[in-house]
Formats: sequence, C-alpha cells, structure tokens
Amino acid sequence: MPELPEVETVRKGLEKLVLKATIESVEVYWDRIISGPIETAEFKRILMGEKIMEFDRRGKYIIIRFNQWALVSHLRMEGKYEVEESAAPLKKHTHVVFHLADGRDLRYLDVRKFGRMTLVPIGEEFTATGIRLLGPEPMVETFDKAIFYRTLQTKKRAIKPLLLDQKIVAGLGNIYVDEALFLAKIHPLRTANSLQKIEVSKLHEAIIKVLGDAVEAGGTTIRTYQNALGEAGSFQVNLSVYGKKGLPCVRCGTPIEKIKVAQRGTHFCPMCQRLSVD
DNA sequence: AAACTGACCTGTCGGC
DNA sequence: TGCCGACAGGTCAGTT
Repeated sequence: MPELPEVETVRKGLEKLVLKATIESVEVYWDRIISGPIETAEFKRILMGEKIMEFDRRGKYIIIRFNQWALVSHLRMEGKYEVEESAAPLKKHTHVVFHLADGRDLRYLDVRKFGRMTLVPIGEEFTATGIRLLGPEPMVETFDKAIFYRTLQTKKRAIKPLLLDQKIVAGLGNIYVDEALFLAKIHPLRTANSLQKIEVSKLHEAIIKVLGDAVEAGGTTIRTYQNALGEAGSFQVNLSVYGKKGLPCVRCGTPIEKIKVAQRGTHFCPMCQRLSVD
C-alpha cells in the first residue's frame, strides 16, 4: 500500500490511537517479519512492558520509539496496522500482535509478508537499519535542488527507476513517480543526464508538491481495504496518470499510455511527456 | 561503481 | 468453469 504519504497517514493514525500505550506481550506468527540481529524470542522479551513514547517517520519507514528501544517498521507492498479489542478474532494474514495493557491489540497484517520490523537500541535507528541509506526527505527545507541536479547529471539510467531509488530522494514509489513526472512533463524513459536544468527544477518542485499534496489528503487508496490505519480515507488525492490507462489526459485529452519501465507499470501522457523533440 | 535480474509472498484478474 | 500467466503501492542480494 504505501509510499511516503500513506506511511505518514499510518503514523498519524497510530499516534492518535496508541501513543503512550504499554505493551504487555507480543505474538509473532511469521518469523521473517522480524529482521535484524535481534531475533523473535528476544524481540518478544524486550518489548514486554515497554511504553510507546513516540511515532516518527523517515522516508517510508515508521519508527516506534520506546524508552530504550526503537522499532523500525517498513510496510513494503501491503503491510498494515490495525487496532482491535484483544477479544476480536484474528484476521487472515495477521503476523504480529502487540497485546496492550488496556485490553486492545496493535496488530500487523501483511498479505504478501514482504514487510519487516527491526528492533534496535534507541539512537541506532538511523544507522542500524536501511534508513541510513536514504536520501533527503522530499521537503523544501531538506531536498536541495542543486545537489539533485548534480546527482542526475552523473546518472545514465532512465529517470523513472532513478526516482524509485530511495538514495536519491526518500519516499517516492510507483504511483507518485508517475504523477511527479507527469506534472513536470518529463517522459519516464528520459535518461537522467539528458535533463536540462529547467526540467530538473520543475521535477524537483513536482516531487515536493505531489508528495506534499498527498500527505495533506491522507494518501491514496488504490485497492480498498477496510479498517486499516491510515485509510480513514474520506479524502483522497486526485491522481492524474496512475491507473488512468486509456483515459483522456487532464491537460490535453490525449489517452494516457501504460508501458513497462524497469519491470514496473508506468503511466504517462504521450503528448505532454515527449521522449524527444520532433 | 552502476545497473540489471531474480527472490521474497499471496491474491486477483483477464484471456482462452 | 478451470487453468495459467501477468500483475500488484517495495526492497535486497547477487551478478555482470
């Protein structure tokens, strides 16, 4: 489900529902969800009695801080959290259950089992996990346009797979890359080093706008799940190209095309986003 | 070093 | 109806 805006929405939801809650015990039903040097038995033992002090986020990672420990959680494709009464029956695909002292559970569900959570001593959450490899957060204050331009100049790859690389800028995924490239009028197959300064500038602004607007709207839901945190979903972002194959471009009316780029479904307007000037 | 390729998983959808 | 391949919002290890 999640790119940065969806993860941020989940973070807010968790904060609202279970901040300051105390974990009484933990059940793990699929071992590989728990990753890193601390394995499952130790994971369960450590978290017993811990109080949730803070929900943070970096890129697509959620960071749950306790007093001495931090739990770094990545939802990958379909991970989600739910809060339920402990008595409620477990749904299919429930892999980790945190029993809270107040009679509720915080539950982690993940159909494809791609998600991971890693427990680290507090202070090591930015260094002992994949977070250490992340590029800047996509905000005006943190995402430097000149550095972005210089980085792109050194890369020969197509721009789309490059933007999916979290080392360049953190938080974009398949939906918002397509949306940002559309907004900046750049074809997904353009090589990074072929982009003019003005184009990189537009792309930089588009990335910040697309993700910022989506955070404000509470994320996007493509497939519909019910009950999951972060999918309160009264408002949704308006997507321009993602999932719009064959529909008229909102700018020029030309049918949106879908191609495959770096193994990923890729949507664009063939009129607004030209590969070459002809 | 940069850049592809499969692997990790389960469910759904479209075509024959 | 049933089967079978393609596809799904993401990384990561292994290879050229």
